[in-house]
Amino acid sequence: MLQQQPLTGNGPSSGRGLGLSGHPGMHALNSVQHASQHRSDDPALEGTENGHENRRDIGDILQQIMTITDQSLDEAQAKKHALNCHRMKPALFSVLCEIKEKTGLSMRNAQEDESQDPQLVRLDNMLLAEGVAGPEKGGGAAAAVSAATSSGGMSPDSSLEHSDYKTKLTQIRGIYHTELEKYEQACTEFTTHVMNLLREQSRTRPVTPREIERMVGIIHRKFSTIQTQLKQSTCEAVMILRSRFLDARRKRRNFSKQATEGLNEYFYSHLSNPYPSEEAKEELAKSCGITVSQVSNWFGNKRIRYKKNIGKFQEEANLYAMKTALVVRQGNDSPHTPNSTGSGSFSLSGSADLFLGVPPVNGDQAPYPMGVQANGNWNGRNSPPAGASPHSDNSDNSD
DNA sequence: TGTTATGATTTTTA
DNA sequence: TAAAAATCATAACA
Repeated sequence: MLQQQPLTGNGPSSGRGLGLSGHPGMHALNSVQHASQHRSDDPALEGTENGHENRRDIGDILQQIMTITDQSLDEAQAKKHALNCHRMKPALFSVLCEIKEKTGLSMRNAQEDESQDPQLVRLDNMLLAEGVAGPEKGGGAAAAVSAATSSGGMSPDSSLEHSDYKTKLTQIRGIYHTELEKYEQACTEFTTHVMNLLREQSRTRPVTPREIERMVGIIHRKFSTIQTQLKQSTCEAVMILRSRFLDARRKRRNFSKQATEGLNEYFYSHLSNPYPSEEAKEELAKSCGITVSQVSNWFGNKRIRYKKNIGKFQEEANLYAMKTALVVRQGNDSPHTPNSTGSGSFSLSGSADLFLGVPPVNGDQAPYPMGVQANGNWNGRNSPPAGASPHSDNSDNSD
């Protein structure tokens, strides 16, 4: 993780690298010598008569540095103070700067990846979209609900599931934010600690602000990895919750009695051509409290099932035919609208199809399902016109 | 618990 | 591409 050794002044490895063969420290001795030669005008070096004395001084300093960690804290502090006041300290400091310069080259080569992790961005976006991250306004639940309603079939009792979903999402959100806060606090504390340590060390070794910045970056990246894991887990939890919610939505719920009545009334009153137009479907959907696609599904199912087993539906057809006939008669007798069955607000086309569904008095089965021709098509209908509205009151009335 | 009814989905057809 | 047909999954019921 760290390229540089002396992060902690009290650590066992502190300073030990200096002087080991193969280590830049090997150059240190020469460099100190070199530095001392170049700095002969330095008053601190005045009085050095020859290189032997220099070497003894340098060896002494290095020895002290290497053994500093073997001593007690007080001793170490005292020795640190002594080192700071040592006359050779500026020279050694410049050597350390030189070493740093050399090792810094490799550090510079190691390009720091400042670009944001795409995975983290993805997770952040997901959490934001699900309403876990960002301002609390039930976004996720609202999103799920809107998804549910857009794909059709949001039954009234699904509001119960909705609130359950919302509660669980709030729980996840709570846990997420608590954990995130903990991580952020820990990150801040650790960063502050390390920065203080580096500042302290900067008195005895060269620590540039950029280096501190870099260290802070490293720490943040490490904590960011942990945060990514947290975000990932949260996303998984939300996905599981969401899939459960959506699965619950997929569960088949029978339409309400009113809705089925409304659909049946339309179906049997248009038995010769039970293909509601888009407008009629919308009206039916509105009056029955279901979606247009559900209306389409219902009519698709109804047509095929009616055609397959007309006998089974005769009683039902009879019932609705009589019901609608009654409504129509009432409509003729009174100035009020005939759509007062209470089961829907869509317009009934009249009584044209009403008696198609009424079984023969003697109970004999019709040779083909009523409203359905021998070729399997509906009366007056060879093939459903694509796109265009198949429904027309005129054609119905002509039956 | 088995059967039927029914809403939804998928595949086929014209 | 809408509708037909087949199929699935589950609610409702005996």
